Amino acid sequence: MTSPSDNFFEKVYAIARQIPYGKVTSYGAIAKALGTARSARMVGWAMNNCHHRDDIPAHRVINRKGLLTGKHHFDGTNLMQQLLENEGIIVVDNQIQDFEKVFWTPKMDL
DNA sequence: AAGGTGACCGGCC
DNA sequence: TGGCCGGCCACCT
Repeated sequence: MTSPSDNFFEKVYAIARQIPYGKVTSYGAIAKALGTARSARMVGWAMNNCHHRDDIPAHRVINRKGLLTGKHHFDGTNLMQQLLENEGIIVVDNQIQDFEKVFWTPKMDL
């Protein structure tokens, strides 16, 4: 549990948890916040593991294009979209509307 | 130990 | 933003 890799995951979770209501961010943004911009894919992997936690609003984490790429990994097929719309975010065809408006830049507030 | 995979990103057309 | 390609890096079998 105290492995270096787990620490990486913890960092991702820490930021994901800090995503404000009604806002979204991209994997790359989180990766950059962690200082590992090139490992953006690992952020996705961390999210995959986040399924064993219910404190991580993974539905607020999307790719840079504003597409709900990870919706496929959620329970249902449109669960992710439902959650986002529930927060006031408009989603059409797995695509975030007003992406720039709802975009939130993660910060290292640790 | 080696290879394959992936919820990505950036650049180019 | 649309699509394609290459790179990157940790995780899994």
